[in-house]
Amino acid sequence: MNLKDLAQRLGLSPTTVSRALNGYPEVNEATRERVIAAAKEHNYHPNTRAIRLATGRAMAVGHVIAIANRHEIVNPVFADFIAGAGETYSRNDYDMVLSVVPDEEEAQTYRAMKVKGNVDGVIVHGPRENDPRIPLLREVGLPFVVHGRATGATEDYSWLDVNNRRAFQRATEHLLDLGHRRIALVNGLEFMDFAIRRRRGYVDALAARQIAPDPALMASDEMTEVAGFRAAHTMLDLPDPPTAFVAASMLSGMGVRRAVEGAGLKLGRDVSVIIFDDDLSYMKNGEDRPIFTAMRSSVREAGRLVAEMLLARIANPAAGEVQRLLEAELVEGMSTGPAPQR
Amino acid sequence: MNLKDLAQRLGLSPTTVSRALNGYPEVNEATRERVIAAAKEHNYHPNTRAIRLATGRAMAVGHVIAIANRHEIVNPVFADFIAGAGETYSRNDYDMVLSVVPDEEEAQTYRAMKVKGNVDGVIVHGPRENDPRIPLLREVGLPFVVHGRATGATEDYSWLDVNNRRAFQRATEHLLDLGHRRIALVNGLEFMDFAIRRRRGYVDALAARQIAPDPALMASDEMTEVAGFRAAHTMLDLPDPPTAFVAASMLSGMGVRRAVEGAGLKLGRDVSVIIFDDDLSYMKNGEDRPIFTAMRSSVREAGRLVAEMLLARIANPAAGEVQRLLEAELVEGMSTGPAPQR
DNA sequence: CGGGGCACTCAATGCGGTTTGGATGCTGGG
DNA sequence: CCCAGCATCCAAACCGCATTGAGTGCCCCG
Repeated sequence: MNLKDLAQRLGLSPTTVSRALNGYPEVNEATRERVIAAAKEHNYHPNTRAIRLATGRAMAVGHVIAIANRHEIVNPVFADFIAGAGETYSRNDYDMVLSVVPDEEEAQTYRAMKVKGNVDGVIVHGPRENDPRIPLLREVGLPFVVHGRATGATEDYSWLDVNNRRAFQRATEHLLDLGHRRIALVNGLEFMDFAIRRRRGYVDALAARQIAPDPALMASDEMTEVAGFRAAHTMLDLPDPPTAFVAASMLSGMGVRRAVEGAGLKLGRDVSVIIFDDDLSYMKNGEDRPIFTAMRSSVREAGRLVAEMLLARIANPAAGEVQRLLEAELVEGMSTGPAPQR
Repeated sequence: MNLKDLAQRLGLSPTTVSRALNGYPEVNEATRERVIAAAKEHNYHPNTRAIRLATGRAMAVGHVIAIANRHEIVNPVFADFIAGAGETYSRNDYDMVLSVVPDEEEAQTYRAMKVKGNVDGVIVHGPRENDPRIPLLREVGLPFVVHGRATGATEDYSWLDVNNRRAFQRATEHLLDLGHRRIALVNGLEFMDFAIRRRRGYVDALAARQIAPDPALMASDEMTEVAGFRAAHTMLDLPDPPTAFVAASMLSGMGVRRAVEGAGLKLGRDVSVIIFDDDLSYMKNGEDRPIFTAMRSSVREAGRLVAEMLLARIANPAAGEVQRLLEAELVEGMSTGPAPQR
């Protein structure tokens, strides 16, 4: 059952039927109702492929997941971010198309997307310092919104980010307020923009109390349980070990906890840990009483918002670029306490 | 740059250019090479929307992620599964379109996909007992492959699954061989098909050694850290606590570990734990020496294979349904040891 | 009563490819 | 020398919708 069939059955032209269904004003209300009723009766749905060709819009947005061969890792926050963005797309009748490509093919993928026209815009994930994707997408002419920011990018572009610097500054201050002085940072990989900002927040908070950052207390690695464990394990073996940790994620925090407990120490009493919590649905930080004290910000909510920003850009490309900064919230859990007396 | 432009520039008809690029035999090899060279030079990519309309194929497959409102959870294995499937799609020039919908709208979503024609087939995630999606998709006429199986489904359908029963049977046997007799099961939600099979494997292994399963040692909940902790914590408080656990996932295992260590016990000495490990890229079970002894099977590899099965079905719908059962591999880690002497 | 203007409808064209059904030229065998 | 047959190539139709530009009939006003 296509438009032509339906029009024939109604004794109308395809034009009129199309306009009736799409809410154009130049069609008699009585006719419109008759058309709508017939469409429902015959279960008519316009063919998506035809609409897309005729209108020149893809009604889809792309998410490119670049996989590096060396440390082949799928970001764990990805699933929740996608879920959030997907809600927005569903509400707006957009499709989400996911491309998984080796990272050396990423640029080529964006170019192909533009030329093939299978998406109207893209979301940029995990920006790095001076991220080349931003000038590339501008050049290619594909609307985009960045989840995060890219330090060093000179041009104006749309992004949504969590205030990572502030979050880590507050986390560190919180530990300082509890009397801790040897505070370690278990950071993510520091070519990622968010990790750079987090370190800055941590260093700034220490500096404000006249504490020089100790390189031995600053680790940077994948945000996995194993990496968290390794970093904390090494640091706890130092002659002057830390009494507190700021960890980049739930998983890192779990690794730190394993190292702490493995050393015969008790979390929240001997050693304090505060994490950044993306509030992942499958990795909830406890229920009523959080396991970890944390700086929390829902990545799923971020997904929803970023998608909305992109759809707005696609609908009205002439509008200016938009930026949005979210603040993480401090939640007190069972993993922090006053610094132990020497 | 479209087909017509390119043809004009080459002094050929669009027909010939199209055929040259699509490998049809009725075009001179010299001409074909000339066309291909020109296409590359002008960065010509056929417009996806036009191809889709003309061929009637979507060149895309759908993954529907149903979100239940009560326990609103995005499956953590999802990201890796998608990454695997995405590799297959990229290689075959297919798009992956992801729909995130509230679970009560799932049926409607499949119907809409068929009518709108934006996908050629779908992957079914997380099948349950007597899963209604299987008859639905058959009725709707959308090609599909199930990741997992649905106990109770009578019709013939294509699936790929891990031998969950066997994996849990072997895990339990391994613990029995180590001398354990009080063995607990920390299972996933038992309306999920895989969880049903896992329990069966566990019970079977016990039965083979004349051990009656103790309901107090069988928990069933979300596969999160918190749920794993709660279950293990309760069980370790029993008058006759378990000396070993079989846990459904890496996260569950971490929760169990926290409970074990919280009770002042040592993993691998006082209490043994063996997990099912999906080999997630962001949750590696250690490196050289695994943290947990585990039954391992890569969900990413499963994604690759399931996607291949679906593309094969789409290419040749007349071929019969295909089933494939993968075996999990036992890897010895640091979390198991001989049962402690009473 | 005539005509301007409004409300409504339609035929035709375009989107950018694929595919059908020839047309053309060339070759080789009878 | 003629023609069947093959190798190449092309014009035109088609996929299913949106949209442009043109009617058509009717009402209302002068």
